Amino acid sequence: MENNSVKPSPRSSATKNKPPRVQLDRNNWIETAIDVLARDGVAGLRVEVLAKRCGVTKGSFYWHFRDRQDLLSAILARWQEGRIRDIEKVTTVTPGMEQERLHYAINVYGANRNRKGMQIELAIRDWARHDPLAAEVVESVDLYRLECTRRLFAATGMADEEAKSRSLLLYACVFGLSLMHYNRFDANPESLKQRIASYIVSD
Amino acid sequence: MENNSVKPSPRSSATKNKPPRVQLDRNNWIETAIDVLARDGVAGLRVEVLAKRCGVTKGSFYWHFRDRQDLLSAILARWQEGRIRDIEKVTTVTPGMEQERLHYAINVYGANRNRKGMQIELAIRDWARHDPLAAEVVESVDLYRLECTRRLFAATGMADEEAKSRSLLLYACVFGLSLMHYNRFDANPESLKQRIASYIVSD
DNA sequence: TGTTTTCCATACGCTACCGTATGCATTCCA
DNA sequence: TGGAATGCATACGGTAGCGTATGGAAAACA
Repeated sequence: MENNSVKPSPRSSATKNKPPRVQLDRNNWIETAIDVLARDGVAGLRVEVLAKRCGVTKGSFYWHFRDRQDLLSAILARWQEGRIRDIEKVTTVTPGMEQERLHYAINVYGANRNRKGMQIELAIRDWARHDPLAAEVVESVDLYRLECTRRLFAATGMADEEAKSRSLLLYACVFGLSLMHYNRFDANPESLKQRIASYIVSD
Repeated sequence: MENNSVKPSPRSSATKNKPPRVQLDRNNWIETAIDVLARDGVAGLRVEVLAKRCGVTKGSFYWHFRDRQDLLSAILARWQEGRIRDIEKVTTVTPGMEQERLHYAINVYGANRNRKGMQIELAIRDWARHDPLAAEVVESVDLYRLECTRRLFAATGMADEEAKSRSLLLYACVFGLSLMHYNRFDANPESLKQRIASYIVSD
């Protein structure tokens, strides 16, 4: 648009005397890509769109990645690691505090401050409906999470089958709620969510 | 490709002596489009792809529809009507059978024979994450469904707040389960689902 | 039977992408 | 300090998709 052909300074960085020379690496690309994924889904993850958002051209992209699929695979791998580290942290608990921990886990997913995380989650799950690799990653994350919360339920003295079904109920409900538009169903949606959490944890 | 310029017979229809002359109308287009939507999501809903699947060219499409958005709006309208008629049928019940009806509703969504319906549901919900019109339709369907099952819960003698929260729990869980990949979590996933249904209906 | 309407094919211009090739500037390093 | 490696820009060919324009065949109608 307003490109004077004198080529003044690439990736104009507000401040003037600092020649930015930011030098993107794979990490920067992946993080920006996950941002775009959260907002526009995997269909919106276009190489040239991403490049513009990074302030460079796709020449840079193809330096760091073999092709678009290379980026997509990297995104999945990073998400998988992150979710597994996260669920381990959330479900690690001192004995006796299992129910509180379960409530905490439920609230974390539903919290507004975690909105972006849920957007990523939904985008990847939709992605998994068409892509075998994404499906595989989602399945492994699901199994890991289900097992972690199953242990929490079991630690509260629940029979194994009940612990399993409640663990599944927990995640189904958390993801399902984030798919629905129920703000006008009740004057106080938060109170509904708290009730639901109680049904799930069974207290 | 193998198009002899003699223009032998449009929309070759296996049988020879029947000049097909099928004459597509808006309805045919919409139904085919919903098929594609279920399989490939709204991103896969391309005019020329659809035309090929209908055995015509896009010249026909732009006869029946103003543009692509015209088709998309028609799909949403049809889905909305269908879901509202459906939920009314499912939740109409003779007094005293409310719990059975709730179990039936849960099982209908999870049933394998309804797989396509759930694929459409998920595709439209993902669509709604980026499109205001789709979001509006999903919200109205959600509110209608939530109210219908709320009435069922209330008819079993439940307090109003509990009926509301269980109604929300029901749908969240149904949609959430269809998002997850838990077949390898337990040797008998069906049994898990039945347990979960019991938690929801509270019997 | 001639005319109008309906429904579709074909051809076109345009944009958004992907991936490659190549060149240029900066940085690293001997 | 000069040459190699790094990181990116630019230009190019190719595909897919949208929407338009136009023509033509079949059907409906008069």
